[in-house]
Amino acid sequence: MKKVDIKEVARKAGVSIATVSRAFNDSSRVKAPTKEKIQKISKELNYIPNPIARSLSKKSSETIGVVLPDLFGEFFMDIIHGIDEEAYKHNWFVILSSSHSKRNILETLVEFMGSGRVDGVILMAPQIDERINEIIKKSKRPVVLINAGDSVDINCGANFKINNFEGAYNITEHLIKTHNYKKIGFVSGPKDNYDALERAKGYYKAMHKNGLTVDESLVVPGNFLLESGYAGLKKLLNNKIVPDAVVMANDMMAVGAYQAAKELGYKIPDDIAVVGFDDIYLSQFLAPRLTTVHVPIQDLGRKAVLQLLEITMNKKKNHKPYIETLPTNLIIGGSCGCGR
Amino acid sequence: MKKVDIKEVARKAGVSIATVSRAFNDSSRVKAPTKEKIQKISKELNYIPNPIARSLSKKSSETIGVVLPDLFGEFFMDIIHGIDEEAYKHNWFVILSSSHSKRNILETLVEFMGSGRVDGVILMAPQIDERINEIIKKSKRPVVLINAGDSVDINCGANFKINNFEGAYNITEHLIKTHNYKKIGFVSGPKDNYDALERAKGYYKAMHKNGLTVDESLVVPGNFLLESGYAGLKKLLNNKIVPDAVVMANDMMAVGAYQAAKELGYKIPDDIAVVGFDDIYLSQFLAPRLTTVHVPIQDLGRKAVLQLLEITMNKKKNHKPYIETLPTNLIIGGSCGCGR
DNA sequence: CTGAAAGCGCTTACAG
DNA sequence: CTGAAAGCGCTTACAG
Repeated sequence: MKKVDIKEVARKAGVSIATVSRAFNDSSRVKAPTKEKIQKISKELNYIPNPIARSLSKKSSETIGVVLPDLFGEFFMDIIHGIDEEAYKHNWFVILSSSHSKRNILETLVEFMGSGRVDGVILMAPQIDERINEIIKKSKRPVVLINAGDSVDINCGANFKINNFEGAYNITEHLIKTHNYKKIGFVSGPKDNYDALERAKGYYKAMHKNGLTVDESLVVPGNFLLESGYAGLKKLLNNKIVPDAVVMANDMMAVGAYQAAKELGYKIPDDIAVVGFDDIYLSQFLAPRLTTVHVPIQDLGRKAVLQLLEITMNKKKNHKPYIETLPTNLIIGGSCGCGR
Repeated sequence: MKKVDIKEVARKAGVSIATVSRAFNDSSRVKAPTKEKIQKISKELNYIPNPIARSLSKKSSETIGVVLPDLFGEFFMDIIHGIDEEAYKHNWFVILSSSHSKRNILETLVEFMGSGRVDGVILMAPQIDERINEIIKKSKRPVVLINAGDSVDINCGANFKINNFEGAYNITEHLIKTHNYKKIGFVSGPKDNYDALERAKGYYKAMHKNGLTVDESLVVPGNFLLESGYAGLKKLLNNKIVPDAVVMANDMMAVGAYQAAKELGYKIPDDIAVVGFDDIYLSQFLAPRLTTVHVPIQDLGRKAVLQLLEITMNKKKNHKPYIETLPTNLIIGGSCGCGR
């Protein structure tokens, strides 16, 4: 397959390369018959403008860089899915990069930002630190954040979050108001994780608003992994004050809690109610089905792309970052005691 | 942040841009002190060579295009994970593209192949058709296939598969030899899916090798989705010959089978044994734990990258495609009757 | 509506 | 070991 470039097409069509280029870009300024001839010949020759050359020339690549903290689990799959779908719809490309360490995120960001390789990046960083913030600030390319803390709002193009607070508040209140539990435990997420902190706040707030005091022995640390949920529930069940219900800061830990309950011979929800957060795929297959909080993850990805494209198109600089917090909704299963 | 290019660095370092370029590439030919000076200045100026310009010039982008049939489920997550990890290790980028239709795969392939955007692509296409084959044949860029049928071996750079046949054979034989089941049903995958067909073959072969005839009413069609496993098992349980064990062509369908069994009041494995294929994350949480076939999906992604890089480096053309079939291994749970 | 030419930011023979 | 210059394949003022 001989390489075919714009010159070749121009020659065969008897026009200049400028005209060929225009036929492919700002079509309005090329006479219809000329354009048709160029299109016909391009098809025959199987010509596609070289996107690299075009990028170099236009200084834009129609490519989004996506930087994720990790690449595993359905949470990230859903984000990627949403991003890919929306990007494809608009004919943009997606360059992916995960990271297994902070350093890596930084490197990737620098590489992305400094080059013409991407026109903007979507960054998901539940624990953003100052160095990342610096890079975002210096960058000429827009950055759209997903699930980042408040500290970075100033520098980014947009920040999409999930209303973790509201979700945790609602599910806790459900346990209180609908089921009349009083001793409600909480297994938290990582201390430095923004989502986790918001969820904890929601739990506390719901307790206080409803006149319940939180005995600190009922709050145990977790890290979003299954094992810590397992350990967390065991600890609570051996506590001097044994809770009648437990809010797990995410579903994976709830899965661990199910295992712990089973091992210790506690029935869910009769002996102990358990609820989670995230509505992962697995949660519907637990017996009883887990009561949890659904988060619109794919939407997060889709919205991030749309916002990024808009910023890129408008090229307004220094506009205020757009901030949107997506609502969650309660998924009622049997693990809270409903349908008993 | 003022843009800093190679000229700027060259000027500040008092050398030509050629020397700066060399300092960043084939270092051996630049005198050590010169190189150090250039590195120091680059650091100060925050200079990173523009990868787009470099790509255009070198006609290679150090980027892999990944084309997947879909973007959801842990299967794809694992593939992506493996690819990303290996690519990152070698400082390559990954451009992602899924597709929701055949046309889309074709378009993406054409776009990828024709441009300088990627140096090669990893294509996962369980049902490759002739048009895709044509594109691969014409392409100058290497293509590494994952889980594709045999028909395409000739044109690609490499083809990595999972030994679906062996996996299905082994798990079926396990049911026969260890548990002495005689009436073993099978719920198949999509008719046009290469993996699915191989799994069916493995099932049949194991039956025949062990002197069991397959009553065709014991083989029902499925499509790899949960619902078809649900319907499939129901059908089998209402069959005139009711099986004592069933091989589901994948785990998702096995999950559906669990639901059907529960609904009809059949206990697994006492009333009916059920086994799956894939070893999805969920399978370990089923009660009893699903007996299934583990497939090394991340490895598939990793190996595909390594092979692609090697082909790209060596640039040998017309070498025979490299074909590797990765082994599977049996995961024993309680659903086959083990540990009863 | 169209063309000649400069330019995007690099790499790499070629010459020294 | 280093530089001047051509070239990668496009886009886009500028001029007509």
